Amino acid sequence: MSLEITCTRNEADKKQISRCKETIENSSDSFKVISKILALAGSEVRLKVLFLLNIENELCPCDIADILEMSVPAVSQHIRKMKDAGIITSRREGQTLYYSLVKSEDNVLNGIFNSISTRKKTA
Amino acid sequence: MSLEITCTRNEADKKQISRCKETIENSSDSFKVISKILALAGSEVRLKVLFLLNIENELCPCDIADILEMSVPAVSQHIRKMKDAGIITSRREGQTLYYSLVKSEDNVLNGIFNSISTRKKTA
DNA sequence: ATATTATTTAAGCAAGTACTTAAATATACT
DNA sequence: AGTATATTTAAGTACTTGCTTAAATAATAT
Repeated sequence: MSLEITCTRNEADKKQISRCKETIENSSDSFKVISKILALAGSEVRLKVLFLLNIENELCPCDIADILEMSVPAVSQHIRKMKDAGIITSRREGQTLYYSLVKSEDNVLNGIFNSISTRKKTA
Repeated sequence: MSLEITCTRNEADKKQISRCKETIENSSDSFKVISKILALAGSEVRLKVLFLLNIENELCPCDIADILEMSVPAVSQHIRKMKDAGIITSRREGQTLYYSLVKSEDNVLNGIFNSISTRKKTA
């Protein structure tokens, strides 16, 4: 892959391109962090889990498995990804692990939950 | 996979589970639509493209390739996915195709763009 | 100790993703 | 028509994902 300028049309605005490169560079960390969260929320199963945790406050894997009608290991593996990414946490009570959302200021997820609820009304 | 109740602990709240099932069922379409958009935005490359289109209004594939320092076919294939999903459109001007965001009321993406910009300031 | 329940972990596999390179379209220029 | 540029499409391939089933932990109950 060559890293040269591929576009040779005269309208190509060199200034625009370097301005854009800089913009991207400046928020480089945000793109990494946020695309990671979005990739997690971009699975229908995980989006439902996150949405449910937001409403119900906390849920255990086997409740989630019942609600979403899927196997417990499948749920557990989705949960692990979200826990590894730091967007959910757990609390143990006996044999049961209760998972809940990690609240954060910079919360992309809240906007998403909102879109889901809002869409329902207008549909 | 059995679709029975997997959780047998007495604390399991059957009402909570059926309430949750209903909630999910009611927004079933939203989960499909929104998880699709999030999956698209959940790629670092595509998130950058969307963010740039939001700022610059429109860009052509070869400008994007220059900005993100990647090959034109790679960019084109990302663009196709987003176009197929209906979140971006194109306008032709001679040999050049200009892509731009499809503006929508129920815009999940705006919240995301906001998070990216906001994070930068606090970082 | 042994058995039961809740959960995680691991191995295996089918399907999906994201590049690469090469070839196909489409428009413009001469 | 013939060449150059912008873009897409297609084929190939390495990597990732999301399930399944079976086995491993962990806590509780007998």
